[in-house]
Amino acid sequence: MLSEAVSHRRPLNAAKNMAPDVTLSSIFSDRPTESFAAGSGLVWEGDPANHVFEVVEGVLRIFRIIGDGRRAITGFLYPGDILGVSMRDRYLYSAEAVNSVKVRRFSATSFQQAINLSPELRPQFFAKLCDEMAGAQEQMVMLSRKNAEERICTFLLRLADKGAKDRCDNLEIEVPMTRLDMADYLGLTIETVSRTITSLIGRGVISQRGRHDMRINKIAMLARLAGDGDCMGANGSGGPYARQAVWPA
Amino acid sequence: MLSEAVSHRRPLNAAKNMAPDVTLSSIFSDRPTESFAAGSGLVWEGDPANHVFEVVEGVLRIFRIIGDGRRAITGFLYPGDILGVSMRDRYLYSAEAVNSVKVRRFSATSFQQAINLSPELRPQFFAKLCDEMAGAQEQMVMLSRKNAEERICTFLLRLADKGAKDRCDNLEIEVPMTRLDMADYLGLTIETVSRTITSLIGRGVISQRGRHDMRINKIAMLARLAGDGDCMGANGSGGPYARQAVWPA
DNA sequence: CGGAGTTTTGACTGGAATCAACTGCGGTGG
DNA sequence: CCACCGCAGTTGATTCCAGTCAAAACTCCG
Repeated sequence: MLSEAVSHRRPLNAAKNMAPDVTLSSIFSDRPTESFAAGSGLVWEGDPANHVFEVVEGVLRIFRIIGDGRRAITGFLYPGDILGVSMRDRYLYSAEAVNSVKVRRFSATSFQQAINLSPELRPQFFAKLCDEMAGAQEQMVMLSRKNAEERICTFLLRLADKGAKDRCDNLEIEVPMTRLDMADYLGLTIETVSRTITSLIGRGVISQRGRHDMRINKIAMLARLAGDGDCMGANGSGGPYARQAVWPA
Repeated sequence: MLSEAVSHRRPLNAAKNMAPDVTLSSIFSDRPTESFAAGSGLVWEGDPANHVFEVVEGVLRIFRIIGDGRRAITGFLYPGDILGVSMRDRYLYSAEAVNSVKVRRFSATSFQQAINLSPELRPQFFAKLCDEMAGAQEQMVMLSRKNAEERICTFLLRLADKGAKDRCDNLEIEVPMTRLDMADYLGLTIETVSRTITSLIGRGVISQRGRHDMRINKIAMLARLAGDGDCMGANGSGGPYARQAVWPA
């Protein structure tokens, strides 16, 4: 934990409030881009973590496979994201291209040195780690406490947010991944994903143009169905989890 | 991602292979310990992240509450663990004492500076972050793809591992948390937790001395029931997730 | 002893998984 | 061009695991 704590909003040694000239992704900028076809793998769980990748274009899926072949997708990486952070000497997970992907590759040791030597890069790196951690938390909450419809709605909302950064309207969303990817990410089966989406369409919450192009018609309804109701903070009324004293006994 | 990459097995500036004299927890060592009674809260989700805590004794639960009061415990912290890492300016989650807990408190900004100034501390800090990330991954896999029995067995195994560091035998395990804590951690209900444990006892896999003291009788069976079968790597036979080419197209 | 909280047990329900067709689409090649 | 195939997705019927509701048993303390 702690990440922003180790500064992030403002580089430590650059008090001037201008964008830092050295950014995390800038250290990849002179590297050639490599292309991966949809479905091809970049790294495998357990392999020595020799490289770090910056996603330039396309989407990656990050996953682990357990015992009898069950797959759990723990996240997707979009342009600007970095693959290989939060690794020890071996990759914690496998990564495959969801669609056609372009990446820039960097040696893990060089990356490590660059980070370690630059007081400008370090906070950005910490911030990345903490974002990743926050995302993992979010995912855990979803997987342990949300039903199928809430999961799908949460997922669609996240995609919309993601898309909002690129385009201006966030109501037309592109869904590059297959139903199987969605299912393995949300802890459901393809059938349940399909049924739930059909149901949302039936109620007019969303509509589909192509397989991978959706439109959100009722964003407020979608947010309500996502289930992270904002009863936060209040917590005054009884319930099983009423707040208790905050300070030492 | 990346963490060990930023070194961890060997401090950067201490080539001699002796234990580093400055450890992450040593920076807490001159701080007074504070006690929290079972059930009391240390930090709350959304509050400004002003402090970092080192757990000295006892167990903390880390959790978030969504919408209609559902609680998801995202982890437990044991002695030696640090609360408040991976935070940005606000806490991502709440923390409460499971049992009687002693902690040492440190200001987040001082902690941040200590980390940032010390090339010895930094790698340890990264390692912590990465361990946390690895744990989160593990948890996501469990929550999305394991059934009730597999979850309980996985949990008991983790407790056994944890205990093995303290005592010599890891078969007598202490379970400080309540069934409700376990349920909220594993994404189940207390009834299912109770039933599953009863079933394991019935089959002689484990036995119970007190409510919070268990004994593992058949550790191999428990590991098998936990479900992370080690079919890893192989992945040669068809299946929906056969490996594909690893190198660029 | 009593009462509140925790855990266990039982009966029943329900939501998602499973099993199984079927549709729709894009490519391929005769 | 169209028949054919393969794959992704949809839809339906049924099953089953875990959730829900309810009550009893056990524990811990005052």
